[in-house]
Amino acid sequence: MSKRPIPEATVGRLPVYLRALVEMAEAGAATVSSESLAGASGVNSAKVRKDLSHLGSYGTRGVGYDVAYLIHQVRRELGLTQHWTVLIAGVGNLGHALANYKGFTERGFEVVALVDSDRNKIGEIVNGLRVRDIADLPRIVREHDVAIGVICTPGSVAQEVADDMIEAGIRSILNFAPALVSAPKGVSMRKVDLSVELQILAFYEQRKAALAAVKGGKAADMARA
Amino acid sequence: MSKRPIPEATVGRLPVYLRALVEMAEAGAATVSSESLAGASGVNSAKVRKDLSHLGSYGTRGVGYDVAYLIHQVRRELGLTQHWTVLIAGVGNLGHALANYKGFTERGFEVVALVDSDRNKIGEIVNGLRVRDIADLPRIVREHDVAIGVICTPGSVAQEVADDMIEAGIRSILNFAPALVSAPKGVSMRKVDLSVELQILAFYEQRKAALAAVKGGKAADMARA
DNA sequence: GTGCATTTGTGACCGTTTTCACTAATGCGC
DNA sequence: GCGCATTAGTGAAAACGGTCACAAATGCAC
Repeated sequence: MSKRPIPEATVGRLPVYLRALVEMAEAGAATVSSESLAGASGVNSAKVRKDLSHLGSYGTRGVGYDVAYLIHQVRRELGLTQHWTVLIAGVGNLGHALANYKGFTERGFEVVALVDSDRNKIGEIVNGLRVRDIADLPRIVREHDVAIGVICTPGSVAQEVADDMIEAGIRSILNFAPALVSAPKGVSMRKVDLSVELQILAFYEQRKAALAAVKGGKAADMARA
Repeated sequence: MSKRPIPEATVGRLPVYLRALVEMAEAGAATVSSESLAGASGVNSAKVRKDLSHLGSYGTRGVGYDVAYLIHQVRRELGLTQHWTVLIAGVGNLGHALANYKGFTERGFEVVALVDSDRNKIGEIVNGLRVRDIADLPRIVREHDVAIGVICTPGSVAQEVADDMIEAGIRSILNFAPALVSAPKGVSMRKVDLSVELQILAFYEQRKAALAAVKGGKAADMARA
């Protein structure tokens, strides 16, 4: 399976389609057209069809897609038919929030361990898990067969923590720390920076103000996946 | 100012350059080459030069860019020379974390108000701010001249909250709720979905596993801004 | 002042992503 | 079975973004 490569842009949208599809299934819909799936996902229908065509020909012309079947195919493609174990490093405000985040569990991601380097936090119980010493990472990763590491530490130690994770065998890392983290080939790395998003909004907000000052109120807006 | 449009992709990288530049300035660097800024930002130097060229010709051939001056220009371009007021709707785990997040304040974003619809949360003090009733949004927005709204509610009420924000005059929204939120023209909307990132990681992790099973371990990795 | 090493700024090229427009299925009404 | 409305799938075109490679500018050594 997994013959031809699925475009990166498509991969980024599959989770969005999946959520829309699940909601539709819960609402009792049996089939869905590319048009209505597009509407529920905030994209246009041509994109939906192209994206889904990368998974195979799962639609029926004149009818649409079978919701349940498409959910299954998307989940299979994303690898969500298996259980994923997640470890969170850094139990500050954000780490706390993520440890308690219901959205992860709902989608098949189980937070199995929390680590920190702060003696005051080690031992604390968060969402039923005891915070452990980051020094025990190798053992913890082995114990729980951790697949994905999430970095919620301050930026200053993010690279160090990532190195420890990789050393311990983790091959996928999601970085929330505001710092550049590099990883060797074979390790997947993604970054989410909360303040970057605000700065981008500020840019467009400022531009709107500038345009409004010149013209009569030609507002420029933008949205993304 | 702001003549020709700056590409969206460039706007997304400016905050990254900015952070790297600020770190360099703190380390005492007076000038920086596109090569070293690229290294510190995780991109290649050609991209840095193209990106910066959109702001104007602020470099000196043979020398590089003046760090302090470039910081000023990037901040100006992003609109960070002004103070931005932020309101957070939904004081759950994530809302709590964001209200306490130092990274916002450091970059000129001040959280000036917290709102929720839950009677048990209204009145609670978070990071020195009293949580107020979301019904008072119009008054709160006027009082504090709120520029940016952040949605941290459950997905089910995200659209409703966004509508309230827009009604109250907010024109830039950052949505953390796992739901599609649509907004009229003139309102900027960005979305961050924590679980989407994990799902993307799962996809690549699964593909690595599939490839490793077939070949000898040709791992496919990926990274993004 | 000359020559050289450095580094920006940018035009040209290339790959990816999006959009368009059309064809080919399919189901339904009759 | 026929015709029609609907909708997936897809090649072609356009837009966008990234990379390359080089000319132009600069500072420095001497």
